Amino acid sequence: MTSRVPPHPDRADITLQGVLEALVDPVRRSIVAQLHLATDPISCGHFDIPVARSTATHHFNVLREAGLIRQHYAGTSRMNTLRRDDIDELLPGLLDACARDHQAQTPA
Amino acid sequence: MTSRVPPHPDRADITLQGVLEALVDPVRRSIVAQLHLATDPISCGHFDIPVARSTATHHFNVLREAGLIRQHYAGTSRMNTLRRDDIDELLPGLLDACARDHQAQTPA
DNA sequence: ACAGAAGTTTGATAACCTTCGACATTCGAC
DNA sequence: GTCGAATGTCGAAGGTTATCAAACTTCTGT
Repeated sequence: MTSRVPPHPDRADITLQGVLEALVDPVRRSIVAQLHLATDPISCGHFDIPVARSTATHHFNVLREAGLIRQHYAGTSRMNTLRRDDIDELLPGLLDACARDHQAQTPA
Repeated sequence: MTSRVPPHPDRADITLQGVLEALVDPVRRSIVAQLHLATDPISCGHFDIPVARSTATHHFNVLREAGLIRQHYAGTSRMNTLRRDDIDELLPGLLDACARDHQAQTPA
């Protein structure tokens, strides 16, 4: 089966506290920024982040449990997409701010 | 002299990282929400927060150093105002989101 | 000058979070 | 079924932060 589906919170269960806790970490904010700047889903292993794989797993779990990303399996890869609508409803402007900040800190 | 003025960061030195670190704490977010919902400056002692005075001092320092509030003395009281313009420039929608969340969690 | 009000400073403590390496798991291809 | 690639799980180590009580400072009234 290609559908070990990890638990995602409903939109109504996404809290500002959870979102802020998730985004206060630079690594997680970078992940969100990369997703926001991309158009297609990205697998966990294809992000540009400076941490070990086990640490990356932790960060993706935090993002999913906070309601920021949606995850589904494609083979052994775990694909990630942003929950744009849900995030925008909670705090419009957040994704753009993260992306802008990310680009400002990422030398061309 | 009624002007011991604590150091405030310039607008250009306000970072998304610092702002998020400041607002991830529920007590500090509550302070910001109360300021956003008010029209006039509020002294440190007049906020509705569940912590000891020494802890409150710490939280106000964090908020000021992050660039979220401006502080000035009036007698023995330390008055606080929101740096609305600076915050809006960095992350429009943030203050409203904090205030909305605060009101949702504060039973009438 | 004194007393009280409003904050601040100073440790100390406890909780939390990120990070890693090592080992286990799962899926697709062959 | 075996192998390799992509993740997940599991402690342990390290650093950071919130919290408080107690003692100190500063300012306003009287």
